[in-house]
Amino acid sequence: MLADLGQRIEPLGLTLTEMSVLQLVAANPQIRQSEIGQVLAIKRANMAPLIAALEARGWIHREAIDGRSQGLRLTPSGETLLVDLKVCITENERWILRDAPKQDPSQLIKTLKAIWTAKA
Amino acid sequence: MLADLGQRIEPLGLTLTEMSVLQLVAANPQIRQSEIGQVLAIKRANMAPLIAALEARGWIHREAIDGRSQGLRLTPSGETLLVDLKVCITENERWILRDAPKQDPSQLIKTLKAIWTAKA
DNA sequence: TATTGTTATACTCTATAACTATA
DNA sequence: TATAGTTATAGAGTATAACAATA
Repeated sequence: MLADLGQRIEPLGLTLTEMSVLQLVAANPQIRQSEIGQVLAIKRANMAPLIAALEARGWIHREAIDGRSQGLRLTPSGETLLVDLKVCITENERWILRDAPKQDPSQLIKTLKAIWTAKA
Repeated sequence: MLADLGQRIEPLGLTLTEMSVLQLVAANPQIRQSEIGQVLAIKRANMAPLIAALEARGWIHREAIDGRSQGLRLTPSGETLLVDLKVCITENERWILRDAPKQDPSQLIKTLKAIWTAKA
């Protein structure tokens, strides 16, 4: 499933990890790098170049929270990208469900979300 | 889900990739490295050290098919390992289903298998 | 000429440790 | 003293290319 999604977002110029970061920033404006790292299980040391790359491409920008923390937000360009991203995700879900037993196509997503929520 | 399974099989001394290879060898005695690589999307060049490591630990052995091909089989030690492996997999499935909606715990596995079969 | 397996090696991803600056 | 972020770097995992031996 993730391999398919990875291929779909490749033309947008980002990886699955970067996609997750952007979604997290979109859903949590002013989030800090360290918080993203905790949620996505990415080490602080690896967040630095990751965020720098997203900033260099103009998708996010930083605002100082205090002297040592910086809050992240999507730029307008980042918001636009997120729309395209959601199209890819929707197509990916359709592709997944295409071969699921007919009875209730959305049951799978509901079940997976329930499991994910319980574990996280 | 895979992260949990990875932790469960770690005490057995193998990785998820090695687990997949062993299962494939168990289900297809006399299989060739190149065939495993095709199924699991592992490059030939990376199969060499992978198989060598499994052989060094006494879990598989090679039999010449012809001058350039070698068929793989589990050793008795490998068969024993596979039993322990299946216990881990069963525990992993139980762990996954524990937080699935009650209605039909096995529906998820059936659905995922149907999807997997259709894609592969 | 195509295939099986191997080696060498580069690239990416992730992990650890040490550092600066700030709370 | 603890935390946010950075840098340097080592270790996996995975990629390409070139090779030998055989079909």
